[in-house]
Amino acid sequence: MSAPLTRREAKERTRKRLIDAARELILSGDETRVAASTVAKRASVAGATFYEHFRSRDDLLKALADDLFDELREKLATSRWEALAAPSSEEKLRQEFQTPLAVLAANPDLFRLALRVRHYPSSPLGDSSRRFSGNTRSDVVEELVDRGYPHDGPEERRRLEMIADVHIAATEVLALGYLAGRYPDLNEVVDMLVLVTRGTRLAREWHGRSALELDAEVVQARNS
Amino acid sequence: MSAPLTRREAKERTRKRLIDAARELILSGDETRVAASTVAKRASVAGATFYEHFRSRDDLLKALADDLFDELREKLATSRWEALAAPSSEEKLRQEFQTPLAVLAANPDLFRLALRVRHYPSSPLGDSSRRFSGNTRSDVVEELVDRGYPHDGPEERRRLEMIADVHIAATEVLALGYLAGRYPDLNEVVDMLVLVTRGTRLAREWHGRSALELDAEVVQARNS
DNA sequence: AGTTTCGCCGATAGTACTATCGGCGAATGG
DNA sequence: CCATTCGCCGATAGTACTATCGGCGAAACT
Repeated sequence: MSAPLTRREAKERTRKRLIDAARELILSGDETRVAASTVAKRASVAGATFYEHFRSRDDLLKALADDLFDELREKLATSRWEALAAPSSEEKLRQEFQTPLAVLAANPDLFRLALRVRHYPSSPLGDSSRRFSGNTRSDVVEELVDRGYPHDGPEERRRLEMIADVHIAATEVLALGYLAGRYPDLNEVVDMLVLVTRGTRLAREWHGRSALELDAEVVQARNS
Repeated sequence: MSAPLTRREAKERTRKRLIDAARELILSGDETRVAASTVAKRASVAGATFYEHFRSRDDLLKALADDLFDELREKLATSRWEALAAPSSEEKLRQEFQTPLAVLAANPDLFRLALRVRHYPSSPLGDSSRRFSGNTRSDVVEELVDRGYPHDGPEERRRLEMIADVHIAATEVLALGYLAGRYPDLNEVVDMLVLVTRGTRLAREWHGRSALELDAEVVQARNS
């Protein structure tokens, strides 16, 4: 039946069991449910064995968080790749929202974990989560640069970060609404996100002028 | 010195002490630091006394959460009132973002508490927090209706909710960036939020047409 | 084969917290 | 003035969890 296991194999197998158990627990509830003893029980090993693999409870949580958020970031990163394949530049823009939305909608537990933990300074997952957020922002800023947004100097750089933050926040909040059943049509959600870019895109011509001036210009253009 | 206290006075005084202690604890750390014993110690009463005033730890947390979020909502609600006083319609719009931003920036602990707790289903604060979020969305939808956004039928109503969600999320994420020191100029933040409305405002003319069509129209108008 | 290593485990000391109980003493009410 | 109420408290039972220790038995080494 079971081939004789080498020590290395056996140990890695047990470690994986523990991590898998912890993953299930953290995704189905919150971190407070992930106790060393609970994880061990769910992995069908003795409580003491837990500490053969992890120095402490927090040690496991950190390792787990890195795993989970790397996974999510990787999935989200495919959006750029997929968007490049789109025919028109309009479709490309839509795709750049559609894929992240689909990823979040397909991994609600992981998505919610990220949201939950983001603002908990004391959580062992907090660091990992905030690193993830920062990376996501950088990724989106890169997207914007590729789309031709100006990015010279700290001022323009900062504005790009603001735009990225807004795009991410809008995507997340609408994804959440979708998951809650409030916005059942993902196409409509994408439409809305595209509209948001129509606003933030005006920042491209921000050179020293205030938003009010810009706005007046645009309104005039539309009325003409 | 101290006048003789009636029983009622004494009891209310102690209760207030407990709530104040809990408030300090929850705002300076996270809920996990708010234990019945810790609160009692900080309020300088015996552990047993805690249970003379609250049935359980969760009982206190719920009462506290209602207090805190009601307080925050009330502060945010003043924004509409203040915005009405603005001279031009442009200034009015800016004010409608400026005041909430100022409120969030002035109450970072309370703001962060709301963010933290929002996605914790198991937290006793969760319910109260989500009620708060829902109310805030309703408030903003009302604002949009006042500003002339169409609101007949469930479709338009839903779109208003989406816009409100986006405006709130954008405000929150930029306020967070301000608190983190990333966006030190609140005026610039308001400018960006106004730009966002330039995008979402296009949804006013959504009547059955796709965002893509609308967009093409606007781009043409701007280029002409 | 004999010896060492090591992955696992049962038991348990230690910690932190919740919630209750019986009682003390001062305010309350006749 | 006496009996009662009640706000407060010290002590403590009960619960849940972390982390460690000594030891067992099978793999690894020689």
